[in-house]
Amino acid sequence: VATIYDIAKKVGMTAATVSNALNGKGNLSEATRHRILQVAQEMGYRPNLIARSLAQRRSQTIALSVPYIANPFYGEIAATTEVVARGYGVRTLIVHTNEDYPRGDALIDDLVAQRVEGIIVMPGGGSPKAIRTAIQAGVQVVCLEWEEEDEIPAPSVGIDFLEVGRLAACHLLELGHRRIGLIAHGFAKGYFNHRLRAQGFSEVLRETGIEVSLQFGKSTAESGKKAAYALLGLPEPPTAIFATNDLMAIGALAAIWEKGYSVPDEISVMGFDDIEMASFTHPALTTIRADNVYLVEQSLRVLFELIHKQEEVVLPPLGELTLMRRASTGPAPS
Amino acid sequence: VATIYDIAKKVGMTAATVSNALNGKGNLSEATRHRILQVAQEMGYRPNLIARSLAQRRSQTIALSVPYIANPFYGEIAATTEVVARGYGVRTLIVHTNEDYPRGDALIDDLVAQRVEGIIVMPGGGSPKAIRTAIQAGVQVVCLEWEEEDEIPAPSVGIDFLEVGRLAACHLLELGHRRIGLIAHGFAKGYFNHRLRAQGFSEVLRETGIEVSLQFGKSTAESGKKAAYALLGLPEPPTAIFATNDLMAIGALAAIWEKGYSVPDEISVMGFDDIEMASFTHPALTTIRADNVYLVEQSLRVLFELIHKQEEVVLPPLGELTLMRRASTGPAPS
DNA sequence: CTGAAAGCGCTAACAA
DNA sequence: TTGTTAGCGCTTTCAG
Repeated sequence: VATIYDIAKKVGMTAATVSNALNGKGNLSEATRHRILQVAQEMGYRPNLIARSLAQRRSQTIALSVPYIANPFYGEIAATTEVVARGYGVRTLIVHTNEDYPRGDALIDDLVAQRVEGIIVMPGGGSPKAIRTAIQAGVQVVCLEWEEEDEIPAPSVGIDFLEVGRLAACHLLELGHRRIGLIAHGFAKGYFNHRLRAQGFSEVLRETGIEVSLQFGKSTAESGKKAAYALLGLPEPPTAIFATNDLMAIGALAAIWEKGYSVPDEISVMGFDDIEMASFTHPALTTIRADNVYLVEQSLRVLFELIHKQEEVVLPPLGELTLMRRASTGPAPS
Repeated sequence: VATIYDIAKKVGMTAATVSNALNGKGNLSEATRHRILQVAQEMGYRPNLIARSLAQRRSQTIALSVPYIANPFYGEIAATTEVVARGYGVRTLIVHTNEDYPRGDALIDDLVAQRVEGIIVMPGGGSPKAIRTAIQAGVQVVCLEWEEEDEIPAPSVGIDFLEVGRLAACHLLELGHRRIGLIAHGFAKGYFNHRLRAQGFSEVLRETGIEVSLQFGKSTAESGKKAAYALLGLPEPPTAIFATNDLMAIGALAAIWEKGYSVPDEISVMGFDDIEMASFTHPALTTIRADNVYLVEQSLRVLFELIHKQEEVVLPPLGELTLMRRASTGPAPS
């Protein structure tokens, strides 16, 4: 835990010089620079990033806030965020509310106290109020995949969630399904976009005169399973189920197998997100994929433009959606 | 972005007093304390944690380093670490090498530069060399679930990986299997404990005169699937497969279905970790569960004892293992 | 009950 | 090519 003073003393020079040497700034003779580097090495010098951040008034750090990091959907996003941010020479703090929505406020607050330079917030990763406070405190924020009844509290990059539902509905309709179930995340704070997924889905079906049976879940496989059980217990159980995320769809698959139905011959199932696991269920899960890499890249681009006070930040177009047609959906049984 | 000076000026007092008021230290009159708090509020004061850390020489932060955060196994561990650490009043930095083992060195280095007070390192989250350097730099480290040929570079809490393999072998033996396949993570740096899982497994079987067919994977479902394909292509394909983690086991399930075999009637499959998904595969995956909450709690306890220079830190006993007997394993076909 | 002073480890002009 | 000086925002004795 040597400081630049320690090494300055040792080489008989001043701290400023050492600092310059260490950072490749100023013009020092190759000789002294070399000497300094070597001594630093010998003394096991480690820069103190805390001191540096204070002096520079830049933490070189951004944060990503999500609801729950053990959810692989967010895990995948966290991983790509970290990589892309590193490309910008910046560290990423990964934080989550642990599904405890109100805690998002404290979380965001703490991030501004830590003086992160920007925050990417996903729905459920912080309340609009907390976000507005953060922005007032001078921290840049961009909302990723948000959707709100009111205005979204910061520049936002995302997808068309209504379209997600519509795509799903059309797919099932094309396959001839008429009795259709829907599993959606309960319309709680921070999950408004699930509502839109459900809405797009229902609307398309209603136009065809189909009334969907709705059950609520909580974005986990467990809850999806429970919801599916409820659907299967109906007097006229659905021949197709759409869950507003893959985890719940996977739970639904489990319920269906347990009840002895076969997928997709008797019941079709589809989800949304295309998490890694979706390719490995039995049968492989039909789902809708958003281009998350694109979304992360764009939100980071926007965030950095904001941070560097670009005159005009242009928000990217909505991310594309792809139907990943796999084996869990098939023609409606006759 | 007001500082304590700004608010000191406003209330006509000195920064020290404001600091005390804000932190509930010293003895101020209730009146001024109240006044200060109020003004702070009005000015939208946010403490600067960077400055505080520098002054206190304590970052109040620890880190958890894992190979890949999008892997739900690590996601679950990260989530519980964060919760438990918060109980100690400390923030957790979640970092991963992104499967790029050599990067672990730079990662750990950066953490010491950030002056985290301690690091929990999981296998693949950092090299022994990097860990030793960190310790020399004064950062406490505890290794979680490690296993090495050489000495583990820091106090360690974990489980008996040989026993994992043995348990799996016994389970399959009891079910009458004799042609048995094994999918193990390639014996690369940072994955030595997979080797032990495999070894425990093979040893038990060898004692019974059974030679296992081994295929290597890379801890992903995709790689597990590929490995299983290889196993199934054997002249005498196995009637049971053990994969050294659940993700690979899930990949194996997918391969087996694709090839048209049925589980468990024709082929049994089991894994290790008991990730959330293991309960939702079809059929539900038999696996072995380590008590990760216990392990995380203990490693954090040890870490904090180290940080606070407890005279004698006692390492906890190895974590318990539980066979989670589910539907993916059954009697060997006759 | 409040203030003065020093310092945490580093950076950033500006001089010399 | 190197040194001086000031300061980042906060904490922490120790006085008053």
